[in-house]
Amino acid sequence: MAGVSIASASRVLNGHGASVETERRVREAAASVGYVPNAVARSLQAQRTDMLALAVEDIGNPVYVAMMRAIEEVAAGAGYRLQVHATGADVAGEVELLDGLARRYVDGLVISPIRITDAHLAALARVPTPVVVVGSLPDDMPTTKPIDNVRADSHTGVGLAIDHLVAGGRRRIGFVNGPLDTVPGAARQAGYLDALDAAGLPFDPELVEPADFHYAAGRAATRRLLDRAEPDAILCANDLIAVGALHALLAAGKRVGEEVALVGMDDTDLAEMSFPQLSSVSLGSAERGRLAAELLLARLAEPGRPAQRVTVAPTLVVRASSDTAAKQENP
Amino acid sequence: MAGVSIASASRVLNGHGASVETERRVREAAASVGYVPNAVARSLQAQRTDMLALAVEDIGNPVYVAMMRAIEEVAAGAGYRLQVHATGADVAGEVELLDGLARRYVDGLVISPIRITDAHLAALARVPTPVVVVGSLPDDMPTTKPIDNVRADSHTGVGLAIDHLVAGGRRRIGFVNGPLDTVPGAARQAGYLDALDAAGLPFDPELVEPADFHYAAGRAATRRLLDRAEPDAILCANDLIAVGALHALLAAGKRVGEEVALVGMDDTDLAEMSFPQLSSVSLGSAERGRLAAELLLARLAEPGRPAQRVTVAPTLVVRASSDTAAKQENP
DNA sequence: GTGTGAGCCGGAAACGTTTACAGCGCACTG
DNA sequence: CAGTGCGCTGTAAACGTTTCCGGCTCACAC
Repeated sequence: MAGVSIASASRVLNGHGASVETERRVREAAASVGYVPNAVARSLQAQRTDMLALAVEDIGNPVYVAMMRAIEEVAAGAGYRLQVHATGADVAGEVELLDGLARRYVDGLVISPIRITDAHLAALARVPTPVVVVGSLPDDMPTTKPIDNVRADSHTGVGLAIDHLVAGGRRRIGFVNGPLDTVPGAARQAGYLDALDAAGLPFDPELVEPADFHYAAGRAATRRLLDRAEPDAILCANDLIAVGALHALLAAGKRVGEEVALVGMDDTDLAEMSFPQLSSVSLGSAERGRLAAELLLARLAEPGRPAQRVTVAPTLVVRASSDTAAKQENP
Repeated sequence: MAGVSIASASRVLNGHGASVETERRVREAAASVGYVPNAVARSLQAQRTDMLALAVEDIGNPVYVAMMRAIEEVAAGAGYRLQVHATGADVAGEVELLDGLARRYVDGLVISPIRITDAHLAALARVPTPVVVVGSLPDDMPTTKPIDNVRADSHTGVGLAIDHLVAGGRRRIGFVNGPLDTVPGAARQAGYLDALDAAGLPFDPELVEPADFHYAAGRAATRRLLDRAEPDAILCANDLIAVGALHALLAAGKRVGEEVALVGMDDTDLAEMSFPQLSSVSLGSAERGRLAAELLLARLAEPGRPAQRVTVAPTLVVRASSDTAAKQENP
């Protein structure tokens, strides 16, 4: 240290007012010795870490990648760093993570659990740090602790897809869903049933086949579906499943987009990159990430604000895999 | 606090030996008041944060996603958390990040810069924290500061692809590369030239077309290539470009795998999911991530160890887009 | 000449831990 | 019974900052 108190040094380094002479001496000393302030000590004193966390099942899933990218962008823009956790959809692990927030190593968390259990709700109720949940929280959340919530609207999204297919003349619409005990799986199943009903189509259990939310499972499930039924369209609960379905259909010699229309969900990069290009219902993953991050920052800025619940509207992106108009023009 | 000194409390909570009576009282008090140790204070005292960082150009790029996933896995397994940074390939930003490590908010960094400049090397030389670089560091690194380095072998990888294509009877092998001023772009260009040479094929500048490492650029570049030449095979510098090329080829009415063979690089999930499935040279992105994380942990454990340089061997994964045997069997 | 306020400064406390050190009691040994 | 050593405990320092508070100097106004 060269000639001045610690307090003064701190003041000039944070621009809190010092005489020009003091400022010069501190800056010179700092530069000569290569001083860099210690972030951990600063965090301890400031009671904030300038870090956010994201917890999702699989940080390699395109949906979560899109979400993560959006979150990282708004976090970095606001001077926060982002920490990622792959939970593997393990409930105990997710609860442990939530309880771990009490250690205060991050300022806030965005979590997108694929299942939301009572254990999750209990952990959320006692969490000392802002958390925003991406995915549907029950309506009767205890209002004591405000938990912000951003949702996709799978139900409406499935409706968009079914309406589009029906408008294209499709009547036997298959559905390859993810596990029914997951939040998105359950919502999409309900959406499928309701949309069929609204369109006046009968529900045929032969036409629905469960899978996991992955490529291989989607491919296998579609193969099973084709073995026992003749759908003229297939809706898939996500794009990975849809690409699997695409392969199964092509392998079975089906002309996709003509004989069988195909629609995925999430509108990931995959949809544009597959061939034929895949129609897909965008549930706004990037948008949800962006909103989640913004809600988190807003709560950090104003802890007392009322809990927000925002849901992003789905949109249908029509491409060749279900583009009936193109089919009619170019048979 | 219930009846015992802070030191004793710390000791029982860390299992450092205390009488059963003290232990009972501390645990009871902790449970009753819901005590959770503060990670920041612990970090300040321990001089470690139990956190690693990963910095890549774009955390959405499938190559980096695979890398990140592997790193997160080994980090989490060793009790470390992972922080991610999207650098946008901005040199100033990357240097700033490196210099920021002096703030000690992470214990170590894995960085994969797409270009490695003198500014990078200078920053690496003064960095106070372990860093492992994924990508090729120059051979004459100053040995004072040991920087671990894991590399792909693009040069050999390109050779594998060319040899495979030549073995399949291809003679006019196009090449859609990424920017030549990037580390991978330069290496792949050199590999292409050397492999042609080794195979006794002439170099025809008409057959090579630069692009960016992305889908749309790959598609556009391939279109340009097809407009002026008639390749019987195309090698692409990564899978995103290759999928773009695939679309351009299909749109031009080419039978991919027969008329024109197509090979990508990186062997991302995309390769398996495109149709026809894409042959691709695996450069081991997940493996490189895993190794990088392990090197980092090893250096954290033993800071003085000599700098390691490991390179992972490429492998060629042949699929339908270049499977000449299949073509000959099923003309 | 005295009082007042502004500007700057240093001392010290605080953030929440871990750990070196010394002291204490006790059992065991010779 | 004295000596030795062990197991446990509390005190206090340390990690590296920021900030509160009181004191000093100085200019200015009355």
